[in-house]
Amino acid sequence: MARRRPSSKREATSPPPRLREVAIESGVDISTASRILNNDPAQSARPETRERVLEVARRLQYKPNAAALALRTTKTNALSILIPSLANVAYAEITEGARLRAEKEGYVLFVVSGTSEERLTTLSGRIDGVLLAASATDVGLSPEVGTSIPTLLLNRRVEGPLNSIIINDAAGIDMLVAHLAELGHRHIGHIAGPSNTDTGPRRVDAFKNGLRQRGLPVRTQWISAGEYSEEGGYEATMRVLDAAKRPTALVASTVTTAIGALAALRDKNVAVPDEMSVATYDDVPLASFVTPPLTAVQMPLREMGARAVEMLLELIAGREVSNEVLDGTPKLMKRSSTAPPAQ
Amino acid sequence: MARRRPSSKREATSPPPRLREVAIESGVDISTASRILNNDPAQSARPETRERVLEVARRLQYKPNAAALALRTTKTNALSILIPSLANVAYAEITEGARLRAEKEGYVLFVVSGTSEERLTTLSGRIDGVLLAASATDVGLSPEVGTSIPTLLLNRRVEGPLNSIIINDAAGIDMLVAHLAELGHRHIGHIAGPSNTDTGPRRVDAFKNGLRQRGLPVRTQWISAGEYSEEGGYEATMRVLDAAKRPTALVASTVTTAIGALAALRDKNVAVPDEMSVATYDDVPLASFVTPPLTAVQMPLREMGARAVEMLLELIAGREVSNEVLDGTPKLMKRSSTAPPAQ
DNA sequence: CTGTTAGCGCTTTCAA
DNA sequence: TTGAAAGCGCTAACAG
Repeated sequence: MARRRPSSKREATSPPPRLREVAIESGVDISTASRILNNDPAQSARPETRERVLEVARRLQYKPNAAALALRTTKTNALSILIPSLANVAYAEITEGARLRAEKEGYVLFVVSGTSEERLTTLSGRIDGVLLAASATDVGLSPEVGTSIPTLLLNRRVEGPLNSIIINDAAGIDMLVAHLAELGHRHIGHIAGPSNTDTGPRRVDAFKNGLRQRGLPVRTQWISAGEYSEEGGYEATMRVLDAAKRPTALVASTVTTAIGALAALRDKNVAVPDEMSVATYDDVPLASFVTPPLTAVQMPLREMGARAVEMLLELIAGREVSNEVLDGTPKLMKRSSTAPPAQ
Repeated sequence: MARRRPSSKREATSPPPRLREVAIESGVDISTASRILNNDPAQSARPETRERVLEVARRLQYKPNAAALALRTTKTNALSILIPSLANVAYAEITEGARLRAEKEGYVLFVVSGTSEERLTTLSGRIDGVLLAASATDVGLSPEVGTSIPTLLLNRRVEGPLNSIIINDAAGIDMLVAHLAELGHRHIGHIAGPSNTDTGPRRVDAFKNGLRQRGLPVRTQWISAGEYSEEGGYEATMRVLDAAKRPTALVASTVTTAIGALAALRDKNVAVPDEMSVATYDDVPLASFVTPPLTAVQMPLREMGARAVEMLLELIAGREVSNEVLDGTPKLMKRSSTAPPAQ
């Protein structure tokens, strides 16, 4: 149903209607119009006055001026989420969950990439609160962070007063290890994220625990960290493959690193899953389309986004929140990148 | 260099300093302080007064209140880019280019996903201009779009008064066709984007032209459209493979669809590149890590983002701009997904 | 039930 | 070189 705009020249940007216009046009005072439009519960207006104002506002397409509103009420009805890079698909999911929740509450969600925390200061006055998504932990949060604006750390914990929400990475990683162990693997390696992230070491710990709990050997040579990128995964995997003895299975900390791992295995002529199984944390559509399709755990990313917004809104309302570890159960998607080890 | 915040409770959000505080503290009038802080060229201040004000402002960490500024000046120093989905990596690049340019000009760039144009109205008063990235062309832009706020269409053209910037898709597609033709392919198919996008049909046209110019046959059965997703690419490719006669090479309209194509070829036991070459429009790191690594054209995505911001700024300044087709030369990345056709 | 008034924090004439 | 005053568009006491 291709609707076409008329190709006639659109009239020059005309100034949007002000509340004052609406008031005059309806023959009431501006304050009355304001009350009616805002459904002020404390006051009542005569139905007919009410109708008239509402009608005029609709006809004029009145929209309150955001700047004036913000100045007057010190509320912007906007939130923002700071993420290190838009290229990270996991954040796309988280953000989508957050956006939906925010909109339901009448907020716009602005995503800002590049996460240098200086950006935070430029945000002040434009938004009511900010979700600070994980970035390098060795950068440090300046003490001002969270001072000027309600802030919630996302996917990252830091000692101090800042509240946070993280996902239960351990559950996901453990599910992966369990799956591989069940298949009969006893020699499992881990392609980890960088040690200067919050998630990287957390997943490493979970991985080690998973092994120990099942009486499997923990070999540091089989745990190799790299950037959260294909390249990072590739290099980390290469290092594992150079070990004197190779594991028979790998747990990747991210789909991106898993794809790097697959490339490394291909270059080293190691067949997946015949000679090496690969399972990955996080599931995105891409995971099921690479060759071989990747066994993955699907984490409740959207839920995390949604929950983060809820918590942030609490913070904005001045209420206390406690740090949360989101505990939706991960879902294991078994695909052909994992199989029993070769004899 | 792990800086640690003291774990002491951070003092309760204290109200940020106002201009008035700065003025009082420096013993000048608020208007004087304003002029000095803004470097008002029309006025001169005594160096010592100047110093004093500047020093106090620094010490107090004075930041003008964004809402007040916006109300007073009707400028927000914020731009926004509306994109259909954050999961699209191409937009990550475009956005990065735009962000850098915007910041250089003193603007914040907010990305907003979900592109229903209604969102535009909620943006008014919060930003000075908006980059409207491609979405389905059959949705139609309501006549109000661009009326209340300077707007530039990105990667999409539409008849009417709205300005636009697009990339020279044709050049990229043609480069791909040229490469395949050079390898000796005479039977080339195209995994296209949806027909209700601006880019989809544009690339199809470029593809057909490329074939014709080289005297190669254009077979509609070999041109198959699907969503811009792995799944879409997969299905479209399946349709081509069901044709009575198969091509020997495929041009994919996007890395995502190319990956879907690779999966389809694998499932149909068609070896790449031995039995089928695959080349794709757009290059992202992922392209070189899949198996086999994808031959791709790298388009000047960041440049497009940057240029788009420049144009938008012109629009905001009230100047006219003409529609642009960004013409940075694409770069062909030859990788192992393409090879001469089998005899 | 509705109007008057003050003021959010800032810039910008206009005077001094 | 600086201060006084007005006002951006809106909401929220406070009167009436």
